[in-house]
Amino acid sequence: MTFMTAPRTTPADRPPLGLRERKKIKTRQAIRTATYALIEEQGYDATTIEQIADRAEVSPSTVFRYFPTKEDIVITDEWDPVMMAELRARPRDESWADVLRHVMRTALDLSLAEEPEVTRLRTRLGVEVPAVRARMMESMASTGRLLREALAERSGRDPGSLELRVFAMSVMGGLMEVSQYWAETGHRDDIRDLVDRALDVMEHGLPGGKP
Amino acid sequence: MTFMTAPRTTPADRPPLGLRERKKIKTRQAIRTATYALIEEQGYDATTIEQIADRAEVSPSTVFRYFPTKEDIVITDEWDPVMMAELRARPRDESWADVLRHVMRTALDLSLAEEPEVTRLRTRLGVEVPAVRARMMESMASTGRLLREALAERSGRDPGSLELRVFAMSVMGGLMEVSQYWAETGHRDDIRDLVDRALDVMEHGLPGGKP
DNA sequence: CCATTGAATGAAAGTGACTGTCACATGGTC
DNA sequence: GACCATGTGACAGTCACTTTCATTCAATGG
Repeated sequence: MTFMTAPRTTPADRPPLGLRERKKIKTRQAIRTATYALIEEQGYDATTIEQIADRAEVSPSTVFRYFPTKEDIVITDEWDPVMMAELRARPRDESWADVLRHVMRTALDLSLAEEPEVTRLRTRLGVEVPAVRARMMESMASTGRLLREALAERSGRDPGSLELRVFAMSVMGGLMEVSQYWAETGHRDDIRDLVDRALDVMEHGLPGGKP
Repeated sequence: MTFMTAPRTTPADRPPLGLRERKKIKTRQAIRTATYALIEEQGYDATTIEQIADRAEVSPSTVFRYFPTKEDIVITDEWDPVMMAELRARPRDESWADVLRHVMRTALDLSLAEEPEVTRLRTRLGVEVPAVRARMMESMASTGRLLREALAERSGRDPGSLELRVFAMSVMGGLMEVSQYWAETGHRDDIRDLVDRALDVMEHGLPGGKP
């Protein structure tokens, strides 16, 4: 889910990171922080890679070593593995809509708790900047592929079947629209409620009547 | 629907076009033809605007006057108005799935009859070239906006409501996946059958069981 | 503690999409 | 045929992104 923020807390397990690794993490974070700040100050288009590099105190080449495109600096997310784990952990007899409800709620709670402003900035840029929106949709498509793998596992279906693929992408399309709606309405609503309502629509159809 | 081809036949009504207008149409077509040919020969990335301009015998600036981006040369479509008209013409008591089935079938029949190779090339590029896919999704989103307007008219619903927006984008996401699937499987299937199956999934859920 | 090695960085030059400006030419109109 | 509006080409510029290569510095083995 491209509009959520990456977790900042490192799981305390795993061998302690070497100096090299720690530096990389700091650089990565410096680039993102610089980018967010500059965008708040000047807007997305007016912010160049060179400015970002200057403020993050790295060279432009380094920026591109960390992020393949300018849009990626804004939207990169490391949530997919978390969500996939959550997805697999849900009981097998739960309906797909309830599964997604839980997974999305967990992810959103974390994201909003960690960096609420960044989460909002991202969705806003998704509305305002076509290139960012495009990159978000790409990311949505790849999350869709993960989703269909998980759903295939759960249901024993063929993950490559048209039916499952359509289903997964259709769900992702609906969720993408939630993000757009949330930002367009000035983040007034609780996005978790919006997600619930969206999943209701996708599960039961539009409320009140078929045609 | 971004993966269809634009109609070449001009409706015989309307006042006869002046020389200027006719030239514009010819230039536009020359640019697109040159682009398709070059892409077939060399691939998308290897094809530059300068080459396209050369082959179409116009200047690079002119290419950009006709198409805002390189991707647009490939995917530009003039189908939305046609589809909207068709959409509004369908009887009011028809289910939305049947409406879309008819509209999509009409559009696909026309598109495949007019320029079958171009239709296939487009969808293939949608799979192979991320930038093209991104532009297709953008176009899909704007078709989604039109779709929700039409659905709102038909049902008397608020076109701005979250529910309708989610519904429309969810449908578009599913249809986008059909295009991807069709191209990824080498255009072996009849795309109209694929659309039917996709609409079945979106109307009734995945076949055989809920969870 | 030092030497070696491999990864990460920076500097620099290049490519190509896209923008903006301006002079020129060409179709439409009287 | 003269006037006007619109479309076009030439040109210069910006910026994202790539590639190459020399340098630096953390990691590792002795």
